[in-house]
Amino acid sequence: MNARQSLIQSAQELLWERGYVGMSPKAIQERAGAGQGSMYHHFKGKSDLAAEAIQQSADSFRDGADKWLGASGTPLERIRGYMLRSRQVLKGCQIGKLTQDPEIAANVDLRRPIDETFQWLQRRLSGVLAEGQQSGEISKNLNATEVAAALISVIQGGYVLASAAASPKPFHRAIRGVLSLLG
Amino acid sequence: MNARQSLIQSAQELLWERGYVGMSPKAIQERAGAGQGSMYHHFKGKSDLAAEAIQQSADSFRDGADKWLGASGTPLERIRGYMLRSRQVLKGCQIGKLTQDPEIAANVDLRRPIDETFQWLQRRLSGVLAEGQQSGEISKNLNATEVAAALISVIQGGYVLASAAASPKPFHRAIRGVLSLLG
DNA sequence: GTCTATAATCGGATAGAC
DNA sequence: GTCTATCCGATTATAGAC
Repeated sequence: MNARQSLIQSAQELLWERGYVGMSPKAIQERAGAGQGSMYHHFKGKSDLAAEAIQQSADSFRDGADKWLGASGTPLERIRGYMLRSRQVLKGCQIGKLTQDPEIAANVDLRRPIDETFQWLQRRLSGVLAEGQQSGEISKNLNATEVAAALISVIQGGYVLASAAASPKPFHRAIRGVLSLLG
Repeated sequence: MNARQSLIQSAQELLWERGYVGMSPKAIQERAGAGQGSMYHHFKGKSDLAAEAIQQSADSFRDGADKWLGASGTPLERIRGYMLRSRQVLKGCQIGKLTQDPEIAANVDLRRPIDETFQWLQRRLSGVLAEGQQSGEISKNLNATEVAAALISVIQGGYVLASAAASPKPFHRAIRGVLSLLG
């Protein structure tokens, strides 16, 4: 891997582990095995590198979700598959976690890829839910967009409960809870 | 207010705004109008002060929730009241947000008050749900503990979606979604 | 209890040599 | 493209005077 991509990958890992505020250029360089000169040659600075790292993380997040939501099976089966897929629960969401960082929330270049990813996921889930409403698997009384937002929120909030407890159990409990509501 | 409590309050605000990693002793002192000598007289250091601040925030979080869940009305009305109560959506959860900070997750003294608060809330919500199951307002096929975890997660995850969008709308959409599922 | 002085380390970069 | 040198402010304290 070249130095540029190695720096991006190190930044992705550190953003996930420490957030933007908690990630120093020095730590990125050490993890990537690159010097300061290299980093400041390839990127304007910390926020420029972070923007690229976040974009790549968002892209792979989307690919991962689409694999489950576009799988074979009935709409409800695909939703359940996505909700129940294995995750690194105690690490939190590589994308969602970043929204709670004050400097990411305040910088539109850092926030936009995250916003677009969640908008995409809401539309994608909402489409699958609507399919299920057509086929009669899911109640037509529900608003698909609202239920999609709730499903995404359960995952994101499940990470919060799991981190608080230092255990993945509350995460899985919450997923089971919302799936039982969905029927 | 005395210097000690003023320092605690400033730490509470900064933890909410910037997280533990992003909060410097200097910023706490400036906001509290106190000097370094004062802060290090009253507290052993940053983490000692943060532990006290988090404990007080957790206590008031619990009081706030209990007011809604212990209000008058049927169980389902009280759940809806709690879920729909007004919140500072774009600031995020004063308690839940902290779990995503790496140094809080890694320090049991900082994490414990948060864990205990969410455990309490889950039990409290679960109790109200069980009441509703007794009275026939809520389906007896549901597991009250799992549904309680899902409800809390929707709130916590709603904050994430709202921060990503820089808008409270996805938060309210998710709450409406899960309430429609609950019936 | 609070103040000021001091200090070692880190943070986030810039400059110029190679 | 990468390296080393340099910079200045911030971080997280400690020491001792008042």
